[in-house]
Amino acid sequence: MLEFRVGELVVEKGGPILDEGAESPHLYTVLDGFGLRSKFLADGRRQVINFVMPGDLLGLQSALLSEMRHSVEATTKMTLCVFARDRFWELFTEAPSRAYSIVWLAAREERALGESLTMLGRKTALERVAAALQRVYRRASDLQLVKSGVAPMPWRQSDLADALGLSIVHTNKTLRKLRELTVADWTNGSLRIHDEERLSEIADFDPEIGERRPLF
Amino acid sequence: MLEFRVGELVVEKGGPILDEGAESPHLYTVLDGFGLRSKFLADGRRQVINFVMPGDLLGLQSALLSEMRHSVEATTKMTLCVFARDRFWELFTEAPSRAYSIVWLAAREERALGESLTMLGRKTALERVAAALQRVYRRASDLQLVKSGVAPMPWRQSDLADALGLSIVHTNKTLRKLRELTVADWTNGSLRIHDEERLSEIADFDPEIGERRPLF
DNA sequence: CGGTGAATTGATGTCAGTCAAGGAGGGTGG
DNA sequence: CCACCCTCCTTGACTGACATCAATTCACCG
Repeated sequence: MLEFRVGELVVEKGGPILDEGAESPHLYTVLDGFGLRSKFLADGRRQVINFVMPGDLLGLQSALLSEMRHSVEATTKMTLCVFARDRFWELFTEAPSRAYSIVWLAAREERALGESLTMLGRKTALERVAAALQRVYRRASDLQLVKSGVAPMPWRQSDLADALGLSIVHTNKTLRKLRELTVADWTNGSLRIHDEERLSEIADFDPEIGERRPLF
Repeated sequence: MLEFRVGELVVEKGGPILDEGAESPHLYTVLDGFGLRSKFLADGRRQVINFVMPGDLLGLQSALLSEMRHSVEATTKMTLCVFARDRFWELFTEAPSRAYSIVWLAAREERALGESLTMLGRKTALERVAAALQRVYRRASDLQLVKSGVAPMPWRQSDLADALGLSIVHTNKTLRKLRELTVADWTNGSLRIHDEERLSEIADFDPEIGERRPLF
């Protein structure tokens, strides 16, 4: 992969990575840090598409289609591996296994979006919050980021609210409920699951089948 | 592409194409007809992920990941072009431009799902229905399927309801409202847009930028 | 012409949104 | 070092958009 790499980019906490409507000349892979994909309506309403974690691919849309339809920003300081858009095609002709990895990531993303859609369309607030916490925990766990039962979850409550299609107020109250039930506790950027069993029941989330991720 | 093709499949109206949880040995391209991707929760609640139209790729998840996480069924009689999963890899080594097409389709799908997510998370019922009708109309239009101002839209109201995260009843009432406003009329499987301008305003939908789709 | 699934409509109920007001922590500058 | 802001989190009271319930009506079909 190294031969297609243009460089490394460090974005400070809160900084923009890709902008909705823009054509970026770059494609990124997240090496470290956490971010947020989001989309805005004309009147300012925001939808968080998903939470970005290490290993994610950013900018596929702008590499292939005319422009991004969502923005990406850094929630914490992030380190990104940068690839040039205009060399994207070379990947297919010269490094088919890399091209395969990209499709793999795209397929995984598509799956995750389908799950999110189901959360927003058909789950209650409690179920949504539970499923979201479970997903973050699992992903962190897969990335070996869980230390002594605590997963990093550096986003704000309003980010979660916008990801789940709920108001901040109701998200807050729902988080409290999960805390009172001693199921899960997300405070100060740290997520702790107290009752995995119960959380799964509430979340009605797809069982995660350990997908072997191709090295990138 | 022909060399990777295994055959052609015709599925009758209402028939299954791919099942949630199954590992399919096939990957499909839709040649003709309309379908539905959907996902179920344990208690039977259903979420329609999206509407399937000619040109769509089906089964990417099962080709790359361990299994499908949603089902696909035929809404009308469908004709599919079938590819073998176990020859998927050959595409990358022997037909890079085809592999590129697949990523292109995946990127477009990802974009569409992001838009759906925004609809469900942040739009009112009226906005959602308007956006959904607009999207169906546009896609049909791109496929040259609009005849004298009428686009085919063979799904049931309950399918649209499940796609938008609304109840059937409310979807029905909302459709009526759009009809009374003489904005759009979806009856008997036919969609007619009376006031494109107004529909766009209500929908707050992303402007479609004519993406050149690679031939497949 | 009964039977079945879809569309339609009105009445009633509720989950989550909005409004409004505090707290709690973390910078900044006087 | 403390007064000030800011941003985020928290909580209670009220409201409203959409769900649910319950009939019809319609269209198609054997």
